[in-house]
Amino acid sequence: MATTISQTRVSQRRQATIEELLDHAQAILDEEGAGAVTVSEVARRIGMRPPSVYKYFDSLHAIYDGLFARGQTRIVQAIEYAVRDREPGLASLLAGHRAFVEWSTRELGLASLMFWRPVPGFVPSPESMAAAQALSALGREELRVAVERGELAPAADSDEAARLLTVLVSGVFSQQASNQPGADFDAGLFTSLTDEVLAMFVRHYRPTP
Amino acid sequence: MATTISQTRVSQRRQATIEELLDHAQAILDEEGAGAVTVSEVARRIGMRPPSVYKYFDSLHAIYDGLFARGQTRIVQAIEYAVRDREPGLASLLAGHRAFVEWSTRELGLASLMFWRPVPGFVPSPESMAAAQALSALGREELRVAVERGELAPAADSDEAARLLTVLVSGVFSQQASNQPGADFDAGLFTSLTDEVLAMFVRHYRPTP
DNA sequence: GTCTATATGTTGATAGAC
DNA sequence: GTCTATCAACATATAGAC
Repeated sequence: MATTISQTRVSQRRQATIEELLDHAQAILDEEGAGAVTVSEVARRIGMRPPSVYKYFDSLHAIYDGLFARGQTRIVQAIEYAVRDREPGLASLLAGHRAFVEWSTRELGLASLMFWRPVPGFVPSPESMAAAQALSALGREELRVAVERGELAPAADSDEAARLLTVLVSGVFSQQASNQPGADFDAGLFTSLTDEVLAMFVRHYRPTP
Repeated sequence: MATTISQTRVSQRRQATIEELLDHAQAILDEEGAGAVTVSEVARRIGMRPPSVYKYFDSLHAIYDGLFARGQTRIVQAIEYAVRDREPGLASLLAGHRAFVEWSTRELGLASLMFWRPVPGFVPSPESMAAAQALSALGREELRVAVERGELAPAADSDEAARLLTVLVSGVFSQQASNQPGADFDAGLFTSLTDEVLAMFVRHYRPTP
């Protein structure tokens, strides 16, 4: 029994170290881009020797995967928070996608790792991808509800419409990130188009009265 | 005089070698991503020793810049070709932006270098960026003409509308490139939305009769 | 212009002492 | 879990012979 408690403590400590390593990896990602994240640099920042890092991550790719998973978790949280007291359907759909752009603008490093492919050869693990799919399923479900409630035309209850929405929000993110990376959501030349872009989508799928 | 002719021949040969080196660099970019382009690998492929490459490019960054400039030149050519026998205004605007997506989908390597920022520390030179600005000026001008011809509402003659268009096409490109990189334009889950997205834009700026 | 040779630095990853 | 030591590989870049 004492062993179990002790193991729990150890594993909590271990998890905390993992998160701290990811904090440093994310800082590098933000400051110098994905290509600058290396085992050595992460070790340097946390004050370990490189071999020690391998006790926590099997490889450099595992660190990327940890960052990818962290991004997925966080953006889902951001969206859930934004949607928390909205009606299901169109209101949630718009609030959620707006939150998507807001979060991505704030977390440029993680977002670029998730929505671009800046690291040659890095493919997220199936576990990390599962969260990504859950996210898109969420948007898909809100489309269904919005149509059910008569807020959007029937054609909006489709995978195509869902893809169209991701095109819009990732387009805003991409242009903002590559042309004016410093700006925040309200001041950004492209992020400030978010509501207009979403309005375009709504008009495109306006229900016939 | 003989000297001048000889120098011209030499400089032509030199330019040909530069293009050949860029061909190999682009092949690496396409096959393994931007991070895999190195002076050594380019040298290996063309059959030179690495130091010889420095006679043609001052640094690795200069090779990236050459690729960036090549991409700008080629996409402008692709767009001009697509627009060659269209009426100025809306028809050209749509054909041009469609060509933008088609070219980017075909040239994933160059496009990702131009529209994402995959190389830490690499910033295109002012000369290379000039071509990029010329490209956006071209789209801006077509918007002006389209409004002049009454094909779009006056609000479309604005920098905001121009940015909105870039958001749309770069969104299509980004989603296609990161989620289904192999597919070609017609089969792509996202590129096949190009016309629909452009139709959304036209509807958004439909002139009042 | 191309080469050999070299300086100098980096990386990812492993073996094994403590 | 952390370290030292080390590997093998690779990189950018320069000096100088031919």
